Amino acid sequence: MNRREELVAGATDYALEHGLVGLSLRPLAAALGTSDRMLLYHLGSKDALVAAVIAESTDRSVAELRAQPASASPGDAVRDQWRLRTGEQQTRCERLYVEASTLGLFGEEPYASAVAASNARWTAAVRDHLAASGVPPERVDAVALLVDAAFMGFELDLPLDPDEAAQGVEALAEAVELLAHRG
Amino acid sequence: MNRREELVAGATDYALEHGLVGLSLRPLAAALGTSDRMLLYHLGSKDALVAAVIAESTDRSVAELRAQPASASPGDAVRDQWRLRTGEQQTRCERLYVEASTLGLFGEEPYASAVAASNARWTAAVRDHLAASGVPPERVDAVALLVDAAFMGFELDLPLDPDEAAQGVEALAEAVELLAHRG
DNA sequence: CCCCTACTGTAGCACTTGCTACAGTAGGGG
DNA sequence: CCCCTACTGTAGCAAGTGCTACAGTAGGGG
Repeated sequence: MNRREELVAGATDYALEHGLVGLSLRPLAAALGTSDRMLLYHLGSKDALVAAVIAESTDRSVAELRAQPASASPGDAVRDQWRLRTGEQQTRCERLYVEASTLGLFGEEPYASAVAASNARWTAAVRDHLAASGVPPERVDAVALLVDAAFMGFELDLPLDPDEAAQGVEALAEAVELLAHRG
Repeated sequence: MNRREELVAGATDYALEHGLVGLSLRPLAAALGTSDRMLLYHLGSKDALVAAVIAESTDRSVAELRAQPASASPGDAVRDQWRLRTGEQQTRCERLYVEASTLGLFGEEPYASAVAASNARWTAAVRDHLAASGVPPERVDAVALLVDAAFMGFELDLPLDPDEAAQGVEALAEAVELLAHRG
């Protein structure tokens, strides 16, 4: 693990803790025991740093989801995925993704590209887990889209009202169960 | 319409166009043909301005949704709401809400409070439209949560792949139909 | 030993941010 | 006319931004 990778790992920890929106080099560098000068030397630019952080965060969350065993039913897959996502690491990675997504909303780089790459890998992992949990192949794409989008919304609702979010998740689980077994 | 209201209306137009994340007083004031000095005089602070803009944007989108007639079925309500939301004004209001929500993710004011207030009014409007379109009263809360959360996610996916988003919406419509008519 | 490469620290630049102190100015009521 | 209130323009402050020029320094290969 060379210096660059160390810095990216540390920067990712920091961004997961403090958010991506107000991220600036000097406080980050101070927390890492180095200087902005060093971050720029090893990473090239703040944009490159941010892109690397988003990729690293995606690596972590995708790895955790792929380590998840298949669930007993499509509905349980939703519940299990939500349980995973409300775990500390996933919550943070998800928040960071939402932040990146927002920052990329108007096409601004490096956010837009990093988000597109991240999204592709994450959605694939979600789809694979749903497929392994009994969602039929011809419906798994649409269901994965729905599940992923809904989770994103619940994530944003979570700070407002956790009970409401849980209620929404249960509705989603039932809906997925119905969709999977339909006709 | 006094000067303050004029400025808020103009600032809302500007924020809907250029986003909320990088919003800063000087460019905004220039676009409005005034100065940062004036914005601060009439609004008090940037935070107050931002809160007013979020409220104003919410006013507009809620009014538009409430003007929507009831749909023929719960599934059609989803499709009709999505059609509305992919309209220009709703898309922009929704993006602004997502931005505000993201900025408030870590509890930062004035975003967190403004988002909570905005969310309550918007969710109520969604619930009323679903109820009027045939979702039974005992399920309308959960369904509204699901619909709103999923739309939020689709909104974020939209710039990545519009076809995928549409596919997800159709899955959501079918799911809502099944949920509404279940047992 | 010497040089060359890889790395790091210091200081600073040009710019933007929200906000404020100060000095007006226009217009209506007395 | 005079004053008072409501408003506006100019200039500037202190802080923070990403980034860079310059000057080292440490360590290995020749």
